[in-house]
Amino acid sequence: MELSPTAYVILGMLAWRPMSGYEIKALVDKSTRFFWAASYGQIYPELRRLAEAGLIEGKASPQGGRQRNVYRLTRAGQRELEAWLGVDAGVFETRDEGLLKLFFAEAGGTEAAILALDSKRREHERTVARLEEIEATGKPEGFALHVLRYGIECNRWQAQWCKRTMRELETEDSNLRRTA
Amino acid sequence: MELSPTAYVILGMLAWRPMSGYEIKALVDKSTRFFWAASYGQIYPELRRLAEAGLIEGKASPQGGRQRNVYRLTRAGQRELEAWLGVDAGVFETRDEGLLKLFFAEAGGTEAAILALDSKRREHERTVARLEEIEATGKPEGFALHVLRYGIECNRWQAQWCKRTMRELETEDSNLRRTA
DNA sequence: GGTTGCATGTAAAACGTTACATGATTTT
DNA sequence: AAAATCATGTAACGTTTTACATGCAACC
Repeated sequence: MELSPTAYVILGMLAWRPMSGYEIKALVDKSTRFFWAASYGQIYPELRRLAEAGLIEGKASPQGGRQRNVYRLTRAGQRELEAWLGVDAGVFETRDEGLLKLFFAEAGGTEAAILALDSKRREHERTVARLEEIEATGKPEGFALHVLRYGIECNRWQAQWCKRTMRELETEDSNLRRTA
Repeated sequence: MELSPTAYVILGMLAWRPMSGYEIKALVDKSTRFFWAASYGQIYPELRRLAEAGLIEGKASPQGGRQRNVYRLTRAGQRELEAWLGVDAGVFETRDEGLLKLFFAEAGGTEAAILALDSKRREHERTVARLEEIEATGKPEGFALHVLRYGIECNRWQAQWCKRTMRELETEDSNLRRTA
């Protein structure tokens, strides 16, 4: 049947408690988004596929006149999730345009490199701030909390690296100017 | 005209020196691949588009009877690259299935979490080894070397985090067992 | 009465990977 | 003679984003 990691995001969240697609999306945006994003355009069709495969079950649960489908994990879905946990992860990918700019910064001189580093630093600091806000307001627990702290620490590390490397480049650059 | 970051990978490499699509792909695999991957299926069509847009120029340069098209950056391409360096980066994304498994590890208990952490740790250690090999054999320099070192240090940090967190979980777990 | 939030969904486009097809040259 | 490397390209497939369309409910 071969499910995508995005499918396991859904199975994993439904293992916590039954939820609607809308709730799943909201939760994703407050949690997995930083290492596995998902849009409505993925979530709703995937819910349908998973239901067809018998891994989840949907039930219409309107709130007043407002449409609502709540899904829950079936036993087969629970087994599928556990099996996935037992095998090594496949995907690990990064797309970092800031690093790309630094990599090619020769074409714009040291100023371009410093610009790229400063922009990347600010990006990571913004992420740290957002994750800290989630930690403070969302009160996550268990392994999810460990993952959240990873996000905070890793982004902090990256921001620090940018600062450190910026200082290095500035020193190198002023040394060059002095000796030139 | 709105180019994708992948297009700038090509422009950036051609700013170093003229190259064929094949060479670009080989270089990508030894450098940007760790923060911006690109396949032949992207590179060859993109070369054609960039040439049509006048940002690069291709010239047939067969080696014996072996077909070969070498591209070089035009002045317009150089300007385009410099303009891109001047604005803040857009894309920063991570897809980390290992973190996803840790995040949902409740469904498999502490063993599942430790499995995920150990697998992720090994993945980062393999990456460090590959990057160190590139550093030793490829002799990169300038900003590219800074980026390579970033890759090494960041993956090392991530491997360390996995180790540390594994230890934490093991201690917590044995404490629970002891007091239970 | 307007904005925000809850709620579901699709269609088109963009992006990216994989597998395939082809063929020359160089190395073992 | 086989295997690896150089070299170009496409087609099919899968993934992901974006924009759009719709409508109820709650709050201000």
